[in-house]
Amino acid sequence: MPELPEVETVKRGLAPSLEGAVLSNVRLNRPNLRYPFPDHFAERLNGAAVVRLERRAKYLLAYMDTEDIWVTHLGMTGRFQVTPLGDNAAKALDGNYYHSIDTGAKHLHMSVVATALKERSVSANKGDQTHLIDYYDPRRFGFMLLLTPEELSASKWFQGLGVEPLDGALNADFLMAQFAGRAANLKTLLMAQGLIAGLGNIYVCEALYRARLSPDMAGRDLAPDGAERLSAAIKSVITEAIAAGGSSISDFAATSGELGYFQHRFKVYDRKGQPCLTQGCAGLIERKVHTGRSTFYCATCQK
DNA sequence: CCCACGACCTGTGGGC
DNA sequence: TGCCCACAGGTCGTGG
Repeated sequence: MPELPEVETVKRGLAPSLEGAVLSNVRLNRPNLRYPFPDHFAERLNGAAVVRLERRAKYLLAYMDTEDIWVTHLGMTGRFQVTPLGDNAAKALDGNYYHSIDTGAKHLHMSVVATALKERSVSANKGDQTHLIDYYDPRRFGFMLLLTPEELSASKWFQGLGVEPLDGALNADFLMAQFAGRAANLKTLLMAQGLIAGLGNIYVCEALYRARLSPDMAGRDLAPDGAERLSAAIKSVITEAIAAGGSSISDFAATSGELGYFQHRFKVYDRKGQPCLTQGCAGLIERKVHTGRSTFYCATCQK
């Protein structure tokens, strides 16, 4: 399940085939994911071109040359797969092309063909410029929306979003101000998308470990030096995870099918009972639950 | 406003 | 081998 680094990895994987491409052959294999697909979803995307792809928090945004922004949230298990169509490109541009490579795949819910604009003007038959983009999502916690910019900023999904972890607005002062007076623990506060947007269970655990802060500390008890370490830890863990192509646990994969490799650098996540990796620390990693989510931490070096 | 919890889904892995 | 339970990257809505 994708947190910010995985969504960023997906965005980068989709960009070469989607940006500057015209969409066609939108196919829905079921009426809904977490929510119903938007009204007239296929009609509104077919024939439209993707101007640019962006990521906000864990949302993927495709700005179309129409009024629409095609928004995707991957939920826990959403995954895009990009396949060059090669010799099938010509058929793909024919409205009758039954385009999914395996339409019977159990969790393949949506597909679309993307054809590079400049290529289309020269020859529509060049397969390396036409891609099939398939969306899989076993648990269907993901969803897709079509919104105008105004609708997007007013929507319940976007209007309350907090700062991006890598934005300059996230710093020690911000944390001190936002956590002041808060009785909730650091784990819960860092998970709240309305404060910092994009962190999830893995990277919150890893950031708290790097900052040597207990997940149980009340927000109001965070001291300035701790806030400094926490801000730096969030930025470093997210930056490194993006550079590593995200984390592949169970089923996350980039659009090419390649796995991220940040999971090999986890210091605490899913390491219950294993030795703390801090030099000279004899502690063992523990697991406990905060607000329904597993937290992994070292009680010896996280205070 | 703040917070905890259930719900939404399917798959997998561990224990017996 | 099979069964059952716990748990999995998220977040929305509800109720206290």
